[in-house]
Amino acid sequence: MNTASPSISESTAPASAETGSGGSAVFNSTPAFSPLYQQIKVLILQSLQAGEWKPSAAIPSEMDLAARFKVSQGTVRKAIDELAAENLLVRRQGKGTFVATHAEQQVQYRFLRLFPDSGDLQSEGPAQRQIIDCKRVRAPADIARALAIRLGESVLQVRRVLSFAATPTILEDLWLPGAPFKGLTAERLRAYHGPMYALFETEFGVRMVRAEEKIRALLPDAEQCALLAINSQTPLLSVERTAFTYNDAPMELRRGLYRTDTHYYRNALN
Amino acid sequence: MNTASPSISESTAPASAETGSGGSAVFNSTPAFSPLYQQIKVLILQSLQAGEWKPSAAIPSEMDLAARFKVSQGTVRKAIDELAAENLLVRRQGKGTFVATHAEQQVQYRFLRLFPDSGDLQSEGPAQRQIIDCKRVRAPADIARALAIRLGESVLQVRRVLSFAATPTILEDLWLPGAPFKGLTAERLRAYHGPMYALFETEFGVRMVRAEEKIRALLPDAEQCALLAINSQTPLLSVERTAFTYNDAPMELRRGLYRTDTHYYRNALN
DNA sequence: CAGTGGTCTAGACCACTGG
DNA sequence: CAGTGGTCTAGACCACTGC
Repeated sequence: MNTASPSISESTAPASAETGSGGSAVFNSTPAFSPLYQQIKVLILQSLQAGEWKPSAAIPSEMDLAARFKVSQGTVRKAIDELAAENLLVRRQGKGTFVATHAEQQVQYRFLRLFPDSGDLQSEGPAQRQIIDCKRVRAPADIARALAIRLGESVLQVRRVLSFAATPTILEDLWLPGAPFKGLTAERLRAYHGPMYALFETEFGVRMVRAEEKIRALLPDAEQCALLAINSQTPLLSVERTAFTYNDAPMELRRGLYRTDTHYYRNALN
Repeated sequence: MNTASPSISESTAPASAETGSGGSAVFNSTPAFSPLYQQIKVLILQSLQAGEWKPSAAIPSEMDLAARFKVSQGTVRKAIDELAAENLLVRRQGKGTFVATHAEQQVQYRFLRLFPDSGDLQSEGPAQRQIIDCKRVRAPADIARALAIRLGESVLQVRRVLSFAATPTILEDLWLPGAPFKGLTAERLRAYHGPMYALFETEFGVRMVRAEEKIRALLPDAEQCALLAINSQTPLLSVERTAFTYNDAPMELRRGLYRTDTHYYRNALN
């Protein structure tokens, strides 16, 4: 089952490893050349996606993977390097390479860019979470588009408030596709202690890999004022986040309102 | 002038290249181990900082650098890889490796994260720039701290408005340390066509390498309303940026106010 | 001490660019 | 065609972790 295509398949040698070095037969001609390590990267990605290695577990050693894919250690190394750079894997010298996870992370919220003005991250302690609501609804047009599902399909809608130092600071509405998150309830959200994305991993097997945010300034309406205990003249940061799993599949739309009189949104430009 | 220190110095061999591979004598014991490629990286960084290679110019080939530093091509390769990942260098296969620059860049403004709601980047055309003011002042406390200079030192203060599709959208105040930017005037700013950071490179030899932004929402005061032609009930994004040259030296503080009714601030989380 | 990731080398060959 | 970056290999050794 080995075609003339440039792709390699697991437990299939690159057809030639003859005399010395550089003899890999994987090279293909002009159109759509893809280096070996990229193909390895895809294979590892598929194993991750298929759940062959669970979050926080170790993947096989570089030597093992090299043997499995019939390539040199350096080649799998380069593949792993890129996956580590994308925060899908975590390397730990002397121990192994591990599947990244939103739990057991140094920073509690990997995607949250809001920091207290008093640079002291820990002084205000962990966020207090309050689930306001969690219900099933039919996806309106904008939600359906963002989640790449059909209009009217069932989605979960969650509303919650995050407080820092007993001050309501973030009001979030978030939408999740119904199918992958079947069984998610307000009770389970309240019962879980830790980042919501960690719950998604352990309970629903959905790993959020990257996200995009669109940020605006706006004035809150009456309901938002009440939930955040502010007046209508307090401008807020509107943060619309789309979070993606593997394969750039959108799995969450989140609309957050952030108070920025005691906190600020931090961004690094490179 | 070669000490027992682990650092290598230009045109000084690593003391041993004896029999085969791995014989580099650069390895040092327990405290503060620094791999060879990191040391090479620092050397290249110093050459960049010293202006040995100008922005947009090619640096020596990997083979040349390997010979110069007396290491293998793979080692300088890894050093260059990291510098390219940090956007200090740009690799172009078949041509060479070039010093990154803010001019001649695909996106006009590398650090500007504001995009039109109608995803069409080019439909609104290039920004119209209007220099409102450019004057020397004595640094107040907050500016001095941000620029790591002494209180009361001379700084340049610039105010400008950026308009998209004839709509004033961004009001910016920016502060630059007086010494490196001696001779910068409103006239020179108006005369230059292209990103301001490109002018800084060509005219003052100051390359902005990275930046940090603190984002908040606020309501404009009367003066800001007038300059942006908005009313006082239009909430704005407040974007405070500190831009850094090499060595993490801060070289600019910029306070921007962005209209977000027709544009949004985009951020990617990884 | 064995096992893992991390560094370094030397050499071969491929893909791309420009004269 | 020569020169540049890009890929791949094989092998050696170093640094770190945990038993």
